[in-house]
Amino acid sequence: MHICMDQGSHLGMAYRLPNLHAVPDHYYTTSVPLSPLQLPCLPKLLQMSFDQEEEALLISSDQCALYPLPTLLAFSHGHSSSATAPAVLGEKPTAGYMPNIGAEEVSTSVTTRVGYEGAGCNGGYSGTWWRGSMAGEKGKMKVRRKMREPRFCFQTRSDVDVLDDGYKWRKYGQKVVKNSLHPRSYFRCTHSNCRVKKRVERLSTDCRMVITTYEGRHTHTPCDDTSPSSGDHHTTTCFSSF
DNA sequence: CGTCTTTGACCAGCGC
DNA sequence: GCGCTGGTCAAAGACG
Repeated sequence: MHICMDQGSHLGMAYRLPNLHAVPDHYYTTSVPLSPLQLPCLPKLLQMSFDQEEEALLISSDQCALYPLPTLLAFSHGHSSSATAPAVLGEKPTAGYMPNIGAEEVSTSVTTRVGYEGAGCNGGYSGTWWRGSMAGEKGKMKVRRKMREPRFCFQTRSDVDVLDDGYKWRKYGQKVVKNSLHPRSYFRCTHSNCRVKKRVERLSTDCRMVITTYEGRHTHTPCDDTSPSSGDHHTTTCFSSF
């Protein structure tokens, strides 16, 4: 699946990037802004990757409102009939919450051609998935064997590093990465038997842009992570409504 | 006291 | 094989 929503993606523009393999594609398009959560900025969905295959979904916009990724998938699943729902023009995926999307749900067999042309998409981010994505393009770099969990990467403009996505995370590492002025933080879902991880880092070229990469699938709902005393009820409500 | 963050060390993948 | 780099571990400290 290769989807690129350029400037004005909220206007319903969606087009397919060149694909080297003849495989079914999924198309998403948003006609108007979705209901934002409390996250501070519209995320730019940079890439989805599954197993050793890569999927690209690029969404860029200058709008400064947040569209939760789960919304895209929930709407695509037919959870909304309003005009705000993104239409699925291709095959119909069956994913629910964003971090839960899995290979068997939306994956197709493709080779990556990621269009790092939009603002921020080429902002110096050089994570592992990026290297993996380059494998398909240059045919030299090998896909890392460790990349087996479904990944979901998006970009937001925010002053805070950790965006509240409804799940509870524990930080287990921080690393200064090459070609980045800002350290990358590593988080793990605190829910037992849930091995979802996420990485958070800021663009070196724009310190306000936060790149969040989810890896794996949650085995629970966000509600399971939110204790009555410490949880963000607004967040829980928003995510549960999808 | 339990939980979480910090941070240096260690390990594995990858390119040369 | 070696060095670089990213990802993870785990001990120590901070905090409520």
